[in-house]
Amino acid sequence: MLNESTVAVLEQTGAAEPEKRIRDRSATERAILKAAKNLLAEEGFQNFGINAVARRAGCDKQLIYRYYGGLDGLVEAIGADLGNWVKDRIPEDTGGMFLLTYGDLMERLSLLFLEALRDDPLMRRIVAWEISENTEQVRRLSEARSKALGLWLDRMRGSLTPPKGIDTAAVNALIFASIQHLVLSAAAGGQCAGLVLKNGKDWEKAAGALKRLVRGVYG
Amino acid sequence: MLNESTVAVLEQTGAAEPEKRIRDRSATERAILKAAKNLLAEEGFQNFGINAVARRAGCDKQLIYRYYGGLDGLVEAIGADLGNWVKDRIPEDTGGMFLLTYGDLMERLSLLFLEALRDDPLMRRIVAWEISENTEQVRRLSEARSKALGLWLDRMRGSLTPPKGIDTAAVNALIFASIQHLVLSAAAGGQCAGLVLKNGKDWEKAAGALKRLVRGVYG
DNA sequence: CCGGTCTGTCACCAATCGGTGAGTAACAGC
DNA sequence: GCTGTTACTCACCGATTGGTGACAGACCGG
Repeated sequence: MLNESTVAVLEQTGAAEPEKRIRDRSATERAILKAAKNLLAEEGFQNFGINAVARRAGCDKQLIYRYYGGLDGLVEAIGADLGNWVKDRIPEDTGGMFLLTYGDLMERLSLLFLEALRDDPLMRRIVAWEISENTEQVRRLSEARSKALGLWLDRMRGSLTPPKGIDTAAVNALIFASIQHLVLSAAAGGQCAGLVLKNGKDWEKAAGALKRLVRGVYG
Repeated sequence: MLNESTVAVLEQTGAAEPEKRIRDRSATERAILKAAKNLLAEEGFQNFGINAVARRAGCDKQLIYRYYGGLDGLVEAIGADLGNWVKDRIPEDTGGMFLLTYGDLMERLSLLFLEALRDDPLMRRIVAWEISENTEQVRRLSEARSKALGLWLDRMRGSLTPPKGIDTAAVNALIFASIQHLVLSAAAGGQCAGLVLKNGKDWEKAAGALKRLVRGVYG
């Protein structure tokens, strides 16, 4: 599977004939998983298939069937990583701020989520996948993602009490929906509903509007 | 191309052998366009191809090349219809309400847009397509759609002046983004960010949250 | 050393894809 | 009636897809 050592050997000898690969199952498994994630992140779910993954991993597709039980298992393995997404991509601390009110919290979380999503092409593709297809594959991914997100939200909320008289579940769903669609739309076409989103200045305006929206409803 | 008259004939005679089709170019063109729209609405853009459209239209794919210049032209023809979407799917009147403030207006438009999108599977697929791919095809569709939406917004605004000190373009983009993502996510998996969206009651809660969001920022 | 298991490769399958060139049947004008 | 155009069908192309069975070589326990 063309792992680093093999490449090194090839470069040293300059040999064109197929040097034997290293027999290392776990390394191959990791290479396949990595290839799958990169492929999904870069090319999207349109051309995400057994052949494409095997090609990118530099190994035979048979190994994907053997080690992951096919594409479904591979997707599931990707989903398993998703549980750590929040921990990996979103800073834990509050940025030195004191979050006194629920509004403080939601403003902070919204902006964090916006940035994290903007910086993670794989997660963007997965979100786009979720709203485009409804297969078992995608449903599993979606479940893992929303579960992780929910846990994060709960954990960050801590002992802060949500405001009375507001359906925070519905409102928060709308807020996060707006962030996701904004980021996805921008990533796809550089704009969202006519609003250009390309350079940093554009995103500052969007972040400002997001703050206003959150503050408007949560004070 | 199995237009209505042919089907009628087949049903009358019960003949299985290929009764000759009626030679009617414009009817065939319409049948192809209709088939394409239905296919896209029902199956999504995943399996949207020349072969599938021709199969559904009941004619040879060659005709699609001849009459529309291929899939691109066909998609463009679909996009041409999009200009009339607002007019066809969204009621003109204000529902007997008096829209005195910008907040009144945006609340009304948001709810109208939410319902219209919820009722139109084709438009949902197109929106999902927009954020999943970035081909020339999709870009054209996207352009037509956002243009029509912008015109509608302008027209409905009338002489109402937007509030000072608020970046209405950015805020409205976020509001419409939230609506789109909510509806798409619900259509795909029956929920959005953990918020279940299946029966009418669920949607009433969502609409209430949307009102709150709009009123929060626009008063 | 021998036999079996593990890792990886290869060749092949039917099905489908987008695309094209040739052919056929119905019609219109003369 | 004959001719040319229009509407339409069919057969085929190469490429790619997901999927499988057979095989080769490295490794390990005996």
